[in-house]
Amino acid sequence: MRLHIFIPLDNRPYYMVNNTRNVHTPSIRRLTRYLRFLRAAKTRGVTVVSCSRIAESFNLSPVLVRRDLSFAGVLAAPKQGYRVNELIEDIEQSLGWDHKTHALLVGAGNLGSAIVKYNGFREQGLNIAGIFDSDPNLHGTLINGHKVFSFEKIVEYVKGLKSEYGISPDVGIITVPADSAQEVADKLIEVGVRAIWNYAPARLSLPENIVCESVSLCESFAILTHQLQMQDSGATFKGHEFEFSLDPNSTIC
Amino acid sequence: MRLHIFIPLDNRPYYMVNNTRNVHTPSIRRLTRYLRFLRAAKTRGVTVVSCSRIAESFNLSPVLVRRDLSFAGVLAAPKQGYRVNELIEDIEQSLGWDHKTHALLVGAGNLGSAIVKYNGFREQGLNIAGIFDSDPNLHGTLINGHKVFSFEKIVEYVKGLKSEYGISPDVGIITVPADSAQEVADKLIEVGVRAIWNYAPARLSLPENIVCESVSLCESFAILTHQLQMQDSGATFKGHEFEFSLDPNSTIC
DNA sequence: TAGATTGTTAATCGATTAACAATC
DNA sequence: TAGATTGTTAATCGATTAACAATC
Repeated sequence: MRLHIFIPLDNRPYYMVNNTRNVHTPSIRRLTRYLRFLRAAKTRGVTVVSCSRIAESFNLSPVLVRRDLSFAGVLAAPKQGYRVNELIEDIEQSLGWDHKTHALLVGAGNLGSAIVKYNGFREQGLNIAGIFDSDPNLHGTLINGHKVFSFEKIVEYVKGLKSEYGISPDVGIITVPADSAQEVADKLIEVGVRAIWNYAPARLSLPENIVCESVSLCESFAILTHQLQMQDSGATFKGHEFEFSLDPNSTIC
Repeated sequence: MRLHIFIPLDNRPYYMVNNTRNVHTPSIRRLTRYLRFLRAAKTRGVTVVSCSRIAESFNLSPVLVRRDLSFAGVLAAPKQGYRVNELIEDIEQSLGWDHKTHALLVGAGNLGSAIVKYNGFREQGLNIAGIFDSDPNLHGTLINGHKVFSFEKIVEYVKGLKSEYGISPDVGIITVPADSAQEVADKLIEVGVRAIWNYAPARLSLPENIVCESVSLCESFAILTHQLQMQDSGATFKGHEFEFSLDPNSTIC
């Protein structure tokens, strides 16, 4: 069934937000954590769980968990808690983890190898459909059972994938150095991926319709060092009282 | 000079926020990108740059860039743009990248190796002061010139670091599987690190005073697949008009 | 002075929390 | 019914943007 509905955006009812699955990023991040928790609970034989229990184990407010779950499309839950099995399925579905996601990985260095070897991704539906590198020394070597191919042959390889297996990869994973990232991205889009998962510390210019998610380890490192910096500096926070050092040349007083 | 100042938090003046360096996370992430841009500009011989120029290259609003820079403590900039050299130094300082950060890395697999080998981190001040793994086959092997040691010998190793080189590592990097992450974290805290950089998909319980920054590749993957999901689903957004598919069993109408 | 720029306050937008109604 | 729970609206908190003043 397919509907066209016209609603004033500013006064959109709650369930509509649900139905359009307009989930925001912080919610998605948390949903993956709930999923991990729920899968562990399932193996322990737990069949029903309350949002307070989930919230507790992540130091979150129960309301936030409820909201996240409702964003994920978990409606009509019984009033004595959520059923673990259903919840797992609903979250998986809302994340797009209920079906295979075929990906091409370019850059067979340590980072690329780590991604290929990590079983966690496979459990979330990631299928590495091809690995490529420009280094001839790597061509033909195996990573977790997958052969590494020449990056130059990617077009032809993907044609083969489509004709022989009916697979057209949706995701391109970039684990090459920053200076070749754009070039790789362009080629990946050329062979038809709709999304780029970028591990290179580079800003990519991509067509509007291409989804891009970047993992920036440097940004993460910055958050870490900045927090250490905060601890080191005299700046302390006690109620309303500040204690801090001033540069002697400072004009602020 | 060291001051104690008492200010009502709700009505804190702008420059005070500056001085306490209470920078928020999104700002820090962006500052690393500005830094990359500025370093590249510097090598091209650019000496002065306006915030609009920076903003433009990242598709951000110039005001946001100005605010970020002001958070980073860049005050008293001339009115014809920021001086590139000063700006780089100020950002590096505000991120804590103006001095060495000594780290112990536990888990010498592909991910750990990728971190050790990536020169980008070294440029931001990261010094790998020791690599450890529980796998005896790895003991004594070299990663980028660093020897891998037995995890069991970490206490003794760190003692040696302190006595011989006067180095006490502040950061512990965890690149082990999820099920041993907590154990590794406990040991790292025991040997005196003040911050944990966690790459394992596990929630760690840590003392309050320990800084923790987690890199969750699964969360990133979820954001990617969810966005693909959004594209796939019939849900489209045209002005105020929705088009979406309804489950035939749905009670919503 | 005009133009280009920075810096600050106020307004908006987005995400989380508080309060409470509804249900089993 | 009382207790435990979910689901929703309103309020708060945080981050970004708009508007504008100030400066070279």
